[in-house]
Amino acid sequence: MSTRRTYQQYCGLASALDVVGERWTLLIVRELLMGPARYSDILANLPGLGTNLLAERLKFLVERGVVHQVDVRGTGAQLAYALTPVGEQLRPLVLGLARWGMEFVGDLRPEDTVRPHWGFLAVEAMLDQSKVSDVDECYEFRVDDQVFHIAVSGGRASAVKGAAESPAMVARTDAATFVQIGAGRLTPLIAMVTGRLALEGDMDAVVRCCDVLGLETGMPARHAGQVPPVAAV
Amino acid sequence: MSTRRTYQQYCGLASALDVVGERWTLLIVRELLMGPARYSDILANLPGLGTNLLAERLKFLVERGVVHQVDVRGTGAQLAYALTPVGEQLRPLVLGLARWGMEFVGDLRPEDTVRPHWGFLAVEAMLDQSKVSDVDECYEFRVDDQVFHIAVSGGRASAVKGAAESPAMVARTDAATFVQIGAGRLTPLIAMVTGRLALEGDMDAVVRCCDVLGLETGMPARHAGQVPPVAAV
DNA sequence: CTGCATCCGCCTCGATACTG
DNA sequence: CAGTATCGAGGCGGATGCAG
Repeated sequence: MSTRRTYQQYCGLASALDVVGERWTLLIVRELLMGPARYSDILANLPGLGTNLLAERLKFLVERGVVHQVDVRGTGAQLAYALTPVGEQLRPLVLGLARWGMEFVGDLRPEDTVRPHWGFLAVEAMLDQSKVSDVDECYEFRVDDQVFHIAVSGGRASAVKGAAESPAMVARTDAATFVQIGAGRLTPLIAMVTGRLALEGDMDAVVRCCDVLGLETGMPARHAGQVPPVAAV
Repeated sequence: MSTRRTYQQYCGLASALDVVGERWTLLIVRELLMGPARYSDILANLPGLGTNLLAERLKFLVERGVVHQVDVRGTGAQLAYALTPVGEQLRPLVLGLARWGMEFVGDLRPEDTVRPHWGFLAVEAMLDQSKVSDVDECYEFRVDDQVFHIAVSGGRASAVKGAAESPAMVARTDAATFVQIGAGRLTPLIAMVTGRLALEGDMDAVVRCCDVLGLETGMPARHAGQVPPVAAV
């Protein structure tokens, strides 16, 4: 008899936690926020998660209508899991939790897992629409093998996968450095000086990019101009 | 050796879940969102939570700076737990999760716990600032022994504890009915007809109240007028 | 009586092995 | 590749004890 453990409270929060409150569940949702993912992809990105647990969680989420199975290309083989519209509604909440948790990321320990594609969600979580500049432009990020960019257009900023067309700024770094900067444990300046971050493009664009991400540049930002290729990652 | 279980991921979401992702933790936070609470108060509102668990969770949250101890009146005795500013930042996330979870509240089962003060948070979660009317007024709610109101002023709606001064509408009901209405499992009209909800005040105010809460009235709402005291709870 | 700490049975979790 | 089966370890839930 498999009697699932619930809070048994007649309340929206308790009901929500009965669905996505168990261990690993929201991290599985995070993986699906980047688009459909295969069983083995999820497993590879979540070290420590047992295969039985993932199977059970996915089955449960499908049952509750948060996740559904899709076949990515053609018919038959190549199944993948994706968020339903209900699951997609978790996006602002997961991003908000991620932003809140930035406060608690500590020193990088050797046993910690880091994935470059998390940087995409980190950027999406950090975007502050109230600090968007009136300049329409793109800022491209190359975090290890992942490429994505911020597109500013008409006073709105959005995170987009893939390369930008003609980015006003390109940032190259590794996943660990990226998270450390996002958590405020490292300024872009220090990261550049220590060779972990390389910036190309207009200095003003860099400042505007940091601004929309709520980052301290770590530099006075008085002089405009071109950033010389000081550091290569 | 108590080696706390963590996700060991260098990521904001994983760090957040390492702090508030364990069982019961967010429900404890919910209790503190209503104001400082005593150890025994929390325990009484969370049936099934073991005493050791609550002590451990609180100690951990204090350690991480999410919760702190305060003495409510005078010095010495009568300690209570309250959210720190960091913990307070969880409010929109917890409310968002509560709103998301409304989708999943099912039929009320006899073993389910319901607390009238949860209604206050439910209202706060349901408020839709984009649907605030231009009429400055208050809507009072009496859910079992709990009294609170929505104050609309200058295009902003907020949930406030306590009675309103001269409410444009007063709703009396019990906690279970309140949650059922909030979850869309019951319309205010049906609740009234079955005697579980009593409304007093201007009919137009009732409609505006339902509107700002994103509720279907369940009535055509064409004729304005006074609601007769049809049902008493 | 409140605010915990200790103990114990059980269930979930995490790792490995195995199968279609 | 996508799971299922199994099993040891540990977190959880309930009862009880105890100090202020």
